[in-house]
Amino acid sequence: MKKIDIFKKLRSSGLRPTKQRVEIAKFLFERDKTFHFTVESLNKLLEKKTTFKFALATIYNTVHAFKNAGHLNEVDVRGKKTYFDTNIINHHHFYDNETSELIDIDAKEIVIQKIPKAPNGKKIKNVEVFINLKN
Amino acid sequence: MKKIDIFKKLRSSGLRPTKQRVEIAKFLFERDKTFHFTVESLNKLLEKKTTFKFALATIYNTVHAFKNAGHLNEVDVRGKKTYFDTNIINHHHFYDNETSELIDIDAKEIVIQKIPKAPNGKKIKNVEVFINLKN
DNA sequence: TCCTAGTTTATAATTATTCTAAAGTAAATA
DNA sequence: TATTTACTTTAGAATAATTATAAACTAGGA
Repeated sequence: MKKIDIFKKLRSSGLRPTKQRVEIAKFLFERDKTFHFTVESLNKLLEKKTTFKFALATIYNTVHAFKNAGHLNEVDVRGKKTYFDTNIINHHHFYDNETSELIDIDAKEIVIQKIPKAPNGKKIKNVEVFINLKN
Repeated sequence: MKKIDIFKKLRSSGLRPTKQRVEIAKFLFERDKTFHFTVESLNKLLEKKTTFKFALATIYNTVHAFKNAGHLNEVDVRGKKTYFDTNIINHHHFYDNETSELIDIDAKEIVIQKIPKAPNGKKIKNVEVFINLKN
């Protein structure tokens, strides 16, 4: 993804392409594989990667802005920290409890044959499968 | 579940049946349906239900002791608070984001036809399905 | 009954996250 | 281009959930 596309991506979501947002967006979206992170891990990686300095609050703000714009997914993981995923296409996860690591599973790798009806007055928004791993 | 069984349950898990543990165990396990809670909600319910006074730390300690003994399940839910479930049999959940409510789904209600292999050197511990609900 | 290891308790500490309000900046307007 | 304005960033304070601490308490064995 080129810089020009980053600008487009931000503008089309109503986000001003500030220096901080562009830097973070480049870091998150200019990659081939999907990327899983917490705000803390992203912060550390940004510190290493760029000379630019970001307030922690800015990283929170930016990540949430990207999430609200649909550029990031928040992932259900038990625990204190919130995980995000640059893969916004519907998919599932392995979760390795030993390393606290998430691994994407393509939606087509899991086929569910039978599923219950949503309770009264509710609809199914989405189905997430978590495969917990052990050694 | 009778009081005698509560004592047995605690003793057989190596937990001394203290007043606090017995009270909390009675509250959690003497029910027909499974029960979902957070430490905060449990604390509030105990305040109403019993005249007994519990330190918040005791509720944390006790819930974790019960979890470690296998009498409670911790449930993967996104968000700040940790959810627990008195249903320790393998099963799945509806999660209602509007009300932050969990609803059990019997394991047999969901049939998975195809599932990927665990990554290198890892094994599958368990599979959890989350059905997120909307109105 | 006495002793001891395990438990409870109040409080402090920690951790992740959100809030605040002042200073900075993108971009619309004149 | 200069000015204005609304949006952003920032450092630090505030909040919320949870865990740690260390002193007081208690169950159960000697």
